[in-house]
Amino acid sequence: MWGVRVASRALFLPGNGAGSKFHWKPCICSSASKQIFRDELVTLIGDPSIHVHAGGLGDSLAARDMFGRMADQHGAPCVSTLYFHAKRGEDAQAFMHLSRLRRWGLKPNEVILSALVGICGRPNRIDHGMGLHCFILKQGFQDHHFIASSLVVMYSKCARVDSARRFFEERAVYDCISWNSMISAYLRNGMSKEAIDLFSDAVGRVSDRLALVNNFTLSSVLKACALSGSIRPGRSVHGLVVKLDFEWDVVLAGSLMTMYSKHGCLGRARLIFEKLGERDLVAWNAMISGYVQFSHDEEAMKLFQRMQLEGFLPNEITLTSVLKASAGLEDIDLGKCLHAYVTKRGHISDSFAGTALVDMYSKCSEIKDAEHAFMVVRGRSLVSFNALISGYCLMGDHERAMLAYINLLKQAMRPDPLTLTGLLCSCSSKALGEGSQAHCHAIKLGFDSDISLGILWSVFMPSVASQTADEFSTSAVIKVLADWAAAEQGKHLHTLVIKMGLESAVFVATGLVDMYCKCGMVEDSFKVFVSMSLRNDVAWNVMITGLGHNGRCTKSLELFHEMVDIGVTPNAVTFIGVLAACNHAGLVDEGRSYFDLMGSRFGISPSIEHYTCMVSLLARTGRFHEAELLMNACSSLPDPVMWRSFLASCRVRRSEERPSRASKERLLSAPDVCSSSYVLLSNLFAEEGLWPEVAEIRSSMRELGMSKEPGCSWIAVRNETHVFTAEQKSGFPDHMRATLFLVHSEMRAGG
DNA sequence: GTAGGGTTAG
Repeated sequence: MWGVRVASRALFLPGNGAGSKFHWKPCICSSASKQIFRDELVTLIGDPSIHVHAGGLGDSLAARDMFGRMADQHGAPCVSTLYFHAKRGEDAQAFMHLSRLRRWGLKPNEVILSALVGICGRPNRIDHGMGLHCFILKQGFQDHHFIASSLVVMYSKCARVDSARRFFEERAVYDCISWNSMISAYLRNGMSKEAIDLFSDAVGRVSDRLALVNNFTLSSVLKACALSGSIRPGRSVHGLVVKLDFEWDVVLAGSLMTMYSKHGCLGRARLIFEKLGERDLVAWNAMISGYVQFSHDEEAMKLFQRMQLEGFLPNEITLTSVLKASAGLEDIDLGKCLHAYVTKRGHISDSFAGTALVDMYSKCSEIKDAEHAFMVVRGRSLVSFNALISGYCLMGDHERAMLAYINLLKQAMRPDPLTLTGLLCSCSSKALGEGSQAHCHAIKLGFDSDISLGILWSVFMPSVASQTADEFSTSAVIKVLADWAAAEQGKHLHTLVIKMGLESAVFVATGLVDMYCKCGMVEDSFKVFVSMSLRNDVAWNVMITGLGHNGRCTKSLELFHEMVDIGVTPNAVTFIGVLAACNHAGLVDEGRSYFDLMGSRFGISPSIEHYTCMVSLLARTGRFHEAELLMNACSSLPDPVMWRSFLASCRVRRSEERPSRASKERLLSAPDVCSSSYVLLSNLFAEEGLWPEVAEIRSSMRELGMSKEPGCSWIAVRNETHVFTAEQKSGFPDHMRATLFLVHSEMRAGG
């Protein structure tokens, strides 16, 4: 065999020493035998430049690996080879080798068996794993510590927690390591409650805790506590850490920090962090991610800087966290810097960092950059796809969201509720923002609602059948139907909601309240609202706003008082609803007092929306001067929506008093004026007979290439969408024309 | 053979 006489306990492998073809590295040899080996080698190879040094354990493994290969080449199977195949995860070769060994009548020992069991920790290898388990039982190796823990880990990695537990229970003795393996088996499969129960049961029973509990145990249990709904178990494990004198352990400090920060106790986590004598990178990462998870993005960035000042090099995990922080801050410049840094450090294809980049760019509305980051990610996960789809959802790009979804299905991935939520949100016209005009446009062209709703259902219904629809994806669908005012489909969905048992989920119920209001079915909406067992502020806001929009202003204001009386604190959105209701009913004095109440009693400073409501209310009731004062008071920047609303209100009023010319001109000085501002102004001038001004406005519109988008409204009845434009006189189906006639005459009669 | 830190929505 290679002409080398191998002394007992010594093995050789070729090294890569410079200048020597035969640089051999002997291993597992004492320094006394070192000289003998050197002499032997020099004689054998005839190279006096050979370096010989005593190797450590790593070298010994490598030497055994080499020895195995040499033996293999000479036709004799070697048990060591099996070990190395297993260690390298070369499972196919390992099992081939195992059968060869058996033909030679050789048996793997405990160490090799445990390594073999280690490579069966994949669902597709479970059969081999169970075969090994049988062999282990036959050989009576089941109580061997290495083997026992490997089997527990193997079953847990194959998602067979029950098998792991059964094996664990059947063993004659408890040992600390396999007990730890069982705890982490539960954790691996998302069963943190079982992990905690197993721990506390045994700790309660065993008198000598130290025999069973080590630092590994505690850090696993702390991880389970981090995921628990209550902080209580975490606190008592912290007590145990102190009692068993493990406070010096940096890993446990990290586990404690994570446990506290996951429960929002960032101060406690920070205390542990600051008291830590020697911090490592994981500790920094834990603290930074704790802040990021609770949106303390600035604090996270401060720590990120401090860690670098203290000489720590951020890794891909650090970068993932700070990218999330930059997304939260919507700080595109910071995000781009971090992008460059991620690239420089070679983490650009990391699935987590890459996905964080996708998310950051989508949140900063840079969808092209998000797409690019997505393309570069290696091993795109479902989360990567979800981040991209959510990005498209933010942009309202339903088509691309759909393409990404199809792509995901092609990769044989299974969409989760989050995928559906993103996809379904992308159908929503609200997601279109300014582009909601595009949505109206699509409706006017007469293609779309059916197509879009068709897509919507074809995505949603399979998830209902497979029971993967949850409250979030369902509320996303409700939101879309609300935006489309699709009444029939909405009612259908309501029955589905009841069948799925989701009617008490607060997001779903609130969505239903909103949907019925938007479809004009305010009674149905109120019924859902009343049936809600749990109402948060959003639910109240939706109902108050919805009542106002449907002309039920008194009821809306009553509800506001009820909300305050039972102790739910109104917020800025509540007051938009309240003021809108006052505006709708022309209740100018009430509006004024609610506007004042908002600041004086609830400490809410009015936003542009509140001002817009008030201005509109004042103008509609002819109090132009007051309205103009308020407009000038509210902000230095002219807001086009507010000015438009003001001037439109002036038109409604048709009073003798006219808005000042300055007000009109100010409208066009606002940033991002749109065609409707021009049209409004031209109408105002026309009513006053100021024809030169009208002509001037029309010509500047032509110069700017603006054309008037007629506003429209629609309602979906019996799967058919009916579109109306302002002042439309014809094109209605007969039954609608009759109803319209009726409504019209009633309105006349009512003045 | 057993530990701690990361990404997606509402």
